[in-house]
Amino acid sequence: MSNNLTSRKEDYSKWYNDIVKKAGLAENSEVRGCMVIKPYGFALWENMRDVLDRMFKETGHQNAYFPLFIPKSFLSKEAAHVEGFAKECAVVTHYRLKNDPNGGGVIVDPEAKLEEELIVRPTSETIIWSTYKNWIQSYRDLPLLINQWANVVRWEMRTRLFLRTAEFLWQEGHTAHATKEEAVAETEQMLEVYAKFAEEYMAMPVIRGVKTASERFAGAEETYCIEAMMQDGKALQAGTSHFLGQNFAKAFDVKFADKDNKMEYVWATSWGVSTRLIGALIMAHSDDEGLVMPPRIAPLQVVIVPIYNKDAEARQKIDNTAADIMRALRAKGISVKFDNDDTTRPGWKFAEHELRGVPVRIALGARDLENNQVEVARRDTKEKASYQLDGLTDAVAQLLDDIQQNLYNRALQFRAEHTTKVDSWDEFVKVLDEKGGFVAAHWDGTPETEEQIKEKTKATIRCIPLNNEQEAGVCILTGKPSIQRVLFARAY
RNA sequence: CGGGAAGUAGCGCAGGCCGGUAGCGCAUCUGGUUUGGGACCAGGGGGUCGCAGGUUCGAAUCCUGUCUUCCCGACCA
Repeated sequence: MSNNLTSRKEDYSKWYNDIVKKAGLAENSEVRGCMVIKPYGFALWENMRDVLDRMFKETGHQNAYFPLFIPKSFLSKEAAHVEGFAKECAVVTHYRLKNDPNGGGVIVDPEAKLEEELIVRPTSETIIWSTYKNWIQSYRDLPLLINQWANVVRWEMRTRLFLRTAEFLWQEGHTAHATKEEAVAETEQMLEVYAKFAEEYMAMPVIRGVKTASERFAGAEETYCIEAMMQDGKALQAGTSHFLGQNFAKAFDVKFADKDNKMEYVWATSWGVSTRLIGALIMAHSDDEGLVMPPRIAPLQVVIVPIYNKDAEARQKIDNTAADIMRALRAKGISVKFDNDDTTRPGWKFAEHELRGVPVRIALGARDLENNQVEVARRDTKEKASYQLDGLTDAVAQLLDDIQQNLYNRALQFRAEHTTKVDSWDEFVKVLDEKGGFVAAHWDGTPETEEQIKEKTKATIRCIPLNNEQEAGVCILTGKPSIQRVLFARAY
């Protein structure tokens, strides 16, 4: 059996690219740095989106939509913010084309220059806060809890499908609060929503933490994050939630009258996850045979593959049984497809659905039906077993739960095995080079040391875990005193 | 944006030094036989060789430019 997939061991990057393309998730487009998300990949995104959207609404948020274009002057109102994004912005300078008088197709009409250039949003804080100014007058208007699903553009120099593309899809929540405490609570609540989504739906354990000052979002007071570990031992930031303090309120003059009729600046948060989660999902679970989808987020949970022979009567019986199974599974809310395409043979279908990561495969042929059973294969372990038709629906539902749990446990164990406490510089470098993963080490708390460690090892501080154990020690680089270990890793 | 590699049929590649009517495998189409881990036989179709210039009687091949992708650096969700 050969699926022409590069193995993880051989070349991890190539394996990742092969999976994305061959499983039909996405492909590179004609536009530099941009991808086409194909139907299977988009179905996955839709599932993620639907679950998250429900979670946002359960926590009191509403969706809205703000413009793709941001006047250039808006971006410069918050100093740290513009500093952070200026280097990767696409800029609209003209609004019209015309025929090239020299006959070379169309050219930008030099007469149609915009008075003020428009920035294609790299994130929407500025346009949103300039709007919120008009929406907020009194404490009665607070909290303002808005989310938007949108595309954003960051002109990246080096791109990788899903992990880093010039344009990507995401959601960005933007909230305004009367007090600092409330805004911090919102930031933490949304981080927990992300963590829950990653762990319970994507079966991907994450570390909840806060970023150091140098890794902080441009314009934030504090950036909270969830960090996941990929199978090559590299870390991946899977979601962020920012406490923005009053920075944007001050930059855009967003004040409210409190109960004592005093004018106060509002407190803000923003939080987002993107199609990058798809990259995380792939690298957390998939194997050399292809994708492995966690059942709770899989576009397709069960596929039924018929094994026909020449006997037309048996064929009819297979079709009938498959229809019965499908009806019963669907009644339980399980997505299922009967792959009765007559142009490919069973072996082809097995390999194809493994490549696409369908969690459960049910095969049925004449031989099974004689015994009132089907063959059930699970994608995570590749185990096959015969199941009685009687009680099959419940058994499959149970199996999907088992797979979900097994994927989580497997990833959790991998992370545990690849998290190392280190107390010396030599050991630090050695672990990073030979083992990878998270390295828990003491750091003196200064950006200078952090920067030096990054230069020497390419490892960054992924986060300071929430509720981190306080433990006196000395910095692995400088030997200065430290109060706690932080998590280092090489990262995507 | 610097250093390296590559772009030839839907996919994977050969041909290129040494210029002379574009080839292989898979896929696809037709017919038939098949179906429990990527079936077999026979016949057929499909390419302005990434794009634009140049050299030449003649360019996939030589030259120049340009675009895109991949790998390695600087930057980032």
